[in-house]
Amino acid sequence: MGNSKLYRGSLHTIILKLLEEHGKMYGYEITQKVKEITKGELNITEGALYPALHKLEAEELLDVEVAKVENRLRKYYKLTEKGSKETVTKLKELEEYIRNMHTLVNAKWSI
Amino acid sequence: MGNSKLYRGSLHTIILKLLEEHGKMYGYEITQKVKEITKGELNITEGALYPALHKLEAEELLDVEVAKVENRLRKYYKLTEKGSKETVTKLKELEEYIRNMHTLVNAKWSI
DNA sequence: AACTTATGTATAAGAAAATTATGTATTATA
DNA sequence: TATAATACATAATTTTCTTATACATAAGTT
Repeated sequence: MGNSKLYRGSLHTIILKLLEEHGKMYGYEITQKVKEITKGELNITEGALYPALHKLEAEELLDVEVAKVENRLRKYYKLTEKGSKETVTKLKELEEYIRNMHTLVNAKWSI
Repeated sequence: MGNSKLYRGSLHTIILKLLEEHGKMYGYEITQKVKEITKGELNITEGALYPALHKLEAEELLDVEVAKVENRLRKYYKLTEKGSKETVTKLKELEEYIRNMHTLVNAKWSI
């Protein structure tokens, strides 16, 4: 993934949240959206992304729908109902993580 | 490490920052301090902690000093000069990570 | 007296989640 | 016509954990 090791463990959260917000997306679109939002600071690699999407699908958190656009294959993913619930859980975990880290490092900054 | 997968990658940051703040600490003390600060939400396991301390020492970010207290062995760690600089870097990376994640998940909460 | 919990360090086996490298294929651009 | 961008995928390797095991002393409990 990105520059720092910190992103390890947060890819599933990122994918789920982006799908919650955008309804349905395909893999490549997700990488571009993340790059755009983070102004190039976070680049999701395919070697991380595709296995993650397949795993989320296997866990029935995502539904997939194959489409052919301009003679190219696209796999659109969207949240299942189970996936929507998991998104809420993952976001709470992220919030808890950030609060704890903020306390641990006794940070002066806020967001 | 902890409950959520998000803590992956942040152990070195935690150790360095705690040492910056407390001058010198030994391994067991670090685990207890983290447990205390996070109210039990994050428990650093020995299997993660000791290899991490050894690695930071090998990278010359930490100095070690062995002491015998009440007939028990303790290894006190403290930051080297290089370690102090790395702490600053790691904290900046953490801040960037948190800002990016906050934007990515379009969070309403703040810290 | 014997056992458990707490204190203190350490390593080995295994799992999870990434990076890096490679592969296939089409379309757009220099 | 070569390269970049689009779009998917997997294999080998590395990093970083968890879980299990190991040793040892001190304090508290039954």
